[in-house]
Amino acid sequence: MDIVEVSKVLSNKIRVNILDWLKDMEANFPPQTNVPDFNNGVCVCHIQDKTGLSQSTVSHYLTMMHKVDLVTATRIGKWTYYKRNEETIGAYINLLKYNL
Amino acid sequence: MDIVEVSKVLSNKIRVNILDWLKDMEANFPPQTNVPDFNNGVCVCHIQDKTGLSQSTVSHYLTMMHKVDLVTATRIGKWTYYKRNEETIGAYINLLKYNL
DNA sequence: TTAACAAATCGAAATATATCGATATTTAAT
DNA sequence: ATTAAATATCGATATATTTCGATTTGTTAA
Repeated sequence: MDIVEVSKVLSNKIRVNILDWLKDMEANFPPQTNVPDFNNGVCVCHIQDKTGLSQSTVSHYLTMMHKVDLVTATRIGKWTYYKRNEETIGAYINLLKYNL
Repeated sequence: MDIVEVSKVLSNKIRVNILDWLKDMEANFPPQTNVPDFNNGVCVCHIQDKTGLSQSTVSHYLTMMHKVDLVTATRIGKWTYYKRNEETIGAYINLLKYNL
């Protein structure tokens, strides 16, 4: 894990917001329709709705968040569900604690 | 303090390096000549030497690090000494812990 | 097997960051 | 006062990021 690469992801308000919204998916997103629960996360379209950005931009954001492993991605049918990867998030904070 | 603004500062390898070098100033910089010790930090010229970047770039980097308070700046005579602001650094890590 | 939908990728334009050399400012020494 | 040194600021160019619409890819349903 690299402080610079993760910081790049975190240096954008919307991406930080997405991480924040994903902390409480039930509260921040409409109920799931194609899967029974939020266990795999939230689909791109719901995240897109909340950001107000274009589909391609949000997909790009989520891809870069996934590349540094801050979120996991699960494809189910036509949908891709994203959720926080608490392990990486915690590891990053720990990295800062000892290396920043 | 703002996650996005601090992350912008941290999304550059040299700036992260500077913070790291300042963790052990005695080990990473030549001995002081115009002040008795490292209590106020390291002067811009020594940091510049270590980065290999231009004076203006390093000054700019240090200014932006100072703007988000990751470092303190102390002018003594012709020199400006920079050092880590552990309070802000700790506060930032704490902020991430509870808000990321 | 086609049509339709969700998501990812591509290509382009706008904006921001990185980086330099030149200039300005501040302070100290002559 | 003048000069010189250290740092800060300015202006410009190169590179990177943001963001979009269009296209492509993967998947399901008709």
